[in-house]
Amino acid sequence: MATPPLASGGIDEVLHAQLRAMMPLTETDFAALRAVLLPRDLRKHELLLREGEICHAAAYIERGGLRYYYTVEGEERTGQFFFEHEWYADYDSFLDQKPARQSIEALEPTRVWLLPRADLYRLYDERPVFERFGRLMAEQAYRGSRARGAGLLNLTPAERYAQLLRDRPQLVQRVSQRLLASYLGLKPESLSRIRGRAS
Amino acid sequence: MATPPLASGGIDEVLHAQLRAMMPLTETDFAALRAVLLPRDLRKHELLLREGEICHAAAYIERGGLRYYYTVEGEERTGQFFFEHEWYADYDSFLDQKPARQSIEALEPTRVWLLPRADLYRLYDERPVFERFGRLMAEQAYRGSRARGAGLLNLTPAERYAQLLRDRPQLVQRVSQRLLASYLGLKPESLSRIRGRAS
DNA sequence: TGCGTTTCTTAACCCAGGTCATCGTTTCTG
DNA sequence: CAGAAACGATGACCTGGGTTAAGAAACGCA
Repeated sequence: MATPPLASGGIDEVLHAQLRAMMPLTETDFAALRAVLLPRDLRKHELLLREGEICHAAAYIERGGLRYYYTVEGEERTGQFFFEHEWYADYDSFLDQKPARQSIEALEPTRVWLLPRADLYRLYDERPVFERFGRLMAEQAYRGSRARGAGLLNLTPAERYAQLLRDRPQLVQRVSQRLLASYLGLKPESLSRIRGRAS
Repeated sequence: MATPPLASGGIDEVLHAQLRAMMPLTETDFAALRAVLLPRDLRKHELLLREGEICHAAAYIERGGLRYYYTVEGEERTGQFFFEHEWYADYDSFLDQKPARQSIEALEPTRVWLLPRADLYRLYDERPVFERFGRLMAEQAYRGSRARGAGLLNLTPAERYAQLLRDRPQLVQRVSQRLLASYLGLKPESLSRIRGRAS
């Protein structure tokens, strides 16, 4: 199955460059990955994964954005946002194949390429270079979780918002304040007040 | 080097049973691990690792307890507590061999067995069964980080204290309220008030 | 295009945790 | 054993986010 049309259309260059920066990757390695990627288009607000389902695939975002969220006492809490050229999977569910505790939603019209878990594990066996890919994904998940926890414990809401403005200004532009507030652990009214105070 | 006296004195049975529950372990596998463990006794408040140093070993706690903490604006924040029969390492520093951002302190007179990183990595190569040990340690670190972050974001201080009382009552007995407060993200006065309200 | 919903802002009030200070009690330490 | 230091409880006051409510602006869908 040489160069199927599946993974064509623009992701090749960026994804290829990203992977080569992570690990030594031959053309045939990359072709083997491309051959198992499945495209999926999501409308705004469409779910890629629903709480309770099992996460069977990791997703590479070609364009658009995702967020994952869960519900506490009837109220949505946003855990993280992801945008084009990033990978995302519900790692807890993906690793252990247990029901997800959170849902993944498209923030806007979004195209992702799905990497099925079964194919990834086969790549681990057939092409050891992908072992490093898996390890780096795991380490990334750990570091992300740590950074998020540290921010929540050590910073005030106003400081968290200031940090977000500094570190991810494009994010603040791109998503609604309601979602930003739920990401920062605040009510929308409080975020509005903090924004007012800051200026 | 058959059955050196290093790892004698009581840790054998418990540690052996724990490891056998995690993975298929032969007697010689276990002997290979015992052979590289180094004992270390800590006085109360003595540091096993100081912020800025590099973490070269994981520690198995035979008796006593540890906490790790870091300093924000001159004020200590306790990240986690660990007690006898648990493993601990500053995973961020241990994995990447970069300076630790936190210190590890003995809560009370404590004896640990150090597993040097170099020996662990040699065990990975020589005895593949220890690969699983390493992976489970990493997954444990990830889950711990996730659980901690979720509690901090989703629960009020009073709820966090109630959860701690329910899930780790022995911890509340064993460490001072000053340390409990710094673990819960509170001032000691506030914890004292929460305790007052709860009764 | 127009109506209805959602989003964002503002205001008033409430309340829990932070701050500062005091005071017994316990625990180190010489 | 005695003085000092740390600890824990409590009170007064302050601050900032939660709650509720209302109105204006933006958006979505027919």
